[in-house]
Amino acid sequence: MPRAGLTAAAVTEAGAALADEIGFAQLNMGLLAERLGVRTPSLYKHVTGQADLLHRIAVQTANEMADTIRDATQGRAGSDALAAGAHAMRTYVKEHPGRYAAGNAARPAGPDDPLTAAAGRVLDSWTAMLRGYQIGADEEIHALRMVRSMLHGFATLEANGGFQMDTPVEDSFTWIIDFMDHGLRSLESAPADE
Amino acid sequence: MPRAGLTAAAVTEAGAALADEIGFAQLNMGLLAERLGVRTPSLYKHVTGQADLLHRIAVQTANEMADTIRDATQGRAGSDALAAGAHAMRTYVKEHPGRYAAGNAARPAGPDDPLTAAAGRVLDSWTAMLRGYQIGADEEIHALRMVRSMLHGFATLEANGGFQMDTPVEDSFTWIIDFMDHGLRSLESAPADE
DNA sequence: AGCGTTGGCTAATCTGATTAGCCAAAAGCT
DNA sequence: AGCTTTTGGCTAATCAGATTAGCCAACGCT
Repeated sequence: MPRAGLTAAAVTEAGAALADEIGFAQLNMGLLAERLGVRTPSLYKHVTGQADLLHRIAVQTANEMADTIRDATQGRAGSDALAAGAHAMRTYVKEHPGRYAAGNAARPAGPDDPLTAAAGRVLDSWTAMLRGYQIGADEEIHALRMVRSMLHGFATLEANGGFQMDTPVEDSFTWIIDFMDHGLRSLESAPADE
Repeated sequence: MPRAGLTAAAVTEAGAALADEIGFAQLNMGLLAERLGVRTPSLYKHVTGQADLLHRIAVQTANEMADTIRDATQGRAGSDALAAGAHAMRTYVKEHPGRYAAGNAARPAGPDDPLTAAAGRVLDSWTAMLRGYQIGADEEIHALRMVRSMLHGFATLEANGGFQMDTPVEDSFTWIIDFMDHGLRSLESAPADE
């Protein structure tokens, strides 16, 4: 009988896809093995265990997210770039809730951890986007953290069913992007002090 | 030998405290039982299982959070109330990371679920805070979702070690509160359209 | 003191992750 | 093609943690 021909990357991608379908919390080695047409212990030839699997999914997710944001903001600046990047991120999370959750559960182990690099790429994407607003160097990091907090918070609340009122979530998201845009633009024209 | 005298509430509180100490992910029935000086199966006389335990922790957490925010904003309005509420929430999460994580993992089961009521109380606290800004009725829900997204996002990113740069997280938080305040106040004076 | 209820205990069961050890398929060599 | 080494899949165990079954003393009440 021929082998299944798995690789760490294939197991990771299948795990991410399965998490998106059934939810991060429901993901387990047995279901993943079944999905890959293989017995559970075989997975251990490619990933060292569940923790490793989640870590790999997290790395892949961070890289996909970074690419998504970069591509969306490519060729745009200021308000346009913010809106495009924000929508791209939200769409990504809505389409890949399982891997996004896995990504949030993982924590980089150190400077050499590929997850550190991948997370850095996401940061770079947002940093590049913010460059379109002329923000003082001392405030740039705050603005970056603000944007990350807002979008991460919105995405997780939405993914967890945190928005119950019947006002369309879509409308709130657009409103929020506008809110951030106005605030960021006012930073350009009127620096806090100088 | 006398009984331990546990109750569902005592088990819940101990579980929340333990989660805060060792981390939500490390919480398990065995450790909790040990902490309570009881054998694992005894816990099942008070909670139906781990899911029930987490759910109860989530309810307690939401209620504590609602109280914390309400108390902090009591007697304040506008910028003051926002700053006080935001800081109170951040402090609460920093002091109770485990139960906050448990709270985020739980999902209300329905309209009668006490978690629904508790979550509603948190919403009410923020809604009351926002009343200090004269925001148009049609925008109030967006502003509420914005504030929730921002604070939830910031708190979870901080709790997960998401802010690496050496700029003090504290400074960014204050900056972000200011950012929200300016934006919210500009809504009062200049409604989007009318 | 007597009686029903309750909360804790031990022993057993179950599920899911992980490890041990075997063996054939794949890959490389001559 | 035949020989050898490496590798990836499998079955059978092992382990950890959650949960259930069933027993019995402690508690609250009369």
